[in-house]
Amino acid sequence: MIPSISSPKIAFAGADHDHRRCVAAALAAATELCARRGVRLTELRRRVLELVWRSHAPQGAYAILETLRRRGRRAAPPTVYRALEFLLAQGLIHRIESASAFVGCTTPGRPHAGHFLICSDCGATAEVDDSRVGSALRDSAAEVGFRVERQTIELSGYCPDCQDESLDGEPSD
Amino acid sequence: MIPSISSPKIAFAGADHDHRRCVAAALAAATELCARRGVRLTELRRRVLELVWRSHAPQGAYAILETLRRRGRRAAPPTVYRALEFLLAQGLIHRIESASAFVGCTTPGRPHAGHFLICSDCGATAEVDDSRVGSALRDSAAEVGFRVERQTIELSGYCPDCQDESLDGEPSD
DNA sequence: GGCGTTATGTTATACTATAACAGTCTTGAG
DNA sequence: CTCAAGACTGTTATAGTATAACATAACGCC
Repeated sequence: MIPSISSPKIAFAGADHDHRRCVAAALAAATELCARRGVRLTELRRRVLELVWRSHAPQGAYAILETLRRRGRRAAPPTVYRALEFLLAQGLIHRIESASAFVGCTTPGRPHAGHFLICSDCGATAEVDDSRVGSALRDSAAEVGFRVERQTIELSGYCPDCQDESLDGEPSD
Repeated sequence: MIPSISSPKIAFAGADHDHRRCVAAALAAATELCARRGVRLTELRRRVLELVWRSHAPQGAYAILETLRRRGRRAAPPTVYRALEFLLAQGLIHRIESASAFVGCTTPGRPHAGHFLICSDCGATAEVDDSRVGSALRDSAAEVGFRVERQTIELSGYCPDCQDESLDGEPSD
């Protein structure tokens, strides 16, 4: 059961992908989901979601705030945090604890408890939902009588792209 | 393979345990470890470690600072953060990302990549090192070509003690 | 004892997040 | 249509977490 190097499951978006598609898909999914749930994806919330999706690297609340302002929107920290709170509640984004930042959810709609692979170099973050991890954790917790409510699983390291680059990466000084 | 309820592995300290023993053991282990490594467990660092171990619930940096000051030590935030940084580097404590707080390491000395069970009620935190979890994560990451450097795994929920109490816990309003 | 290194003190400030209250917009009942 | 209730956003202030930068003190080696 050695994972073959030639079977790269979808996870990291790759340096070349058309990111506008990611954003468009995320916004479409969010629109549809909010309509179905009868909650309001307001202009502000939509713009914040769009800014979270600006890249696959987690975005800080104040970076989002900064951009909103530059684009002419009156905004203060609560403006952003409230929108983020809504998006979190709807499962449209996730908070990356180890970075105090937020990243778009790649599979909104269905309940999931996945984990994150975060590249220390380029910041790209992949959301993975591997049942083995979940069940290993559940078993482990059950054995000591712990009832799990919420999980935070964040692995830092290097994505495929940045492992390649690290060959000629840091020049020795 | 259903884990029996009657086989509680050591994990949570239990409401009744003699906590002074925990602290004494942790300080002794730290002293020994630092001596072996030729690094200095100074008075300040020792006191900060002791305060992290004040309870099995993660302690915030500013709570530690507060206590240091009340006990007559001149201290400012960097005082505490530098000590914490040292203790982290030596593997004597861990940072709980989801709480922005620090907890003593129960098995310092050997390299380990465990995970944490954190009670949302009493705050008690157990450090667990389950090879199934580690290997599940490693496999999962390897399949997408990700090289893991550091892992943050924090499960929030209810410890055995607080599950019992929750029967008469929150009164319905 | 002098000297380089490591540790701590001190001041200021950056970054992250929320409380509290005011004003505005939306929506549905009548 | 109008108005009232609730939802959303604006605004100000402040709490909580963390680090930069520089000064001073302690340690350990020669």
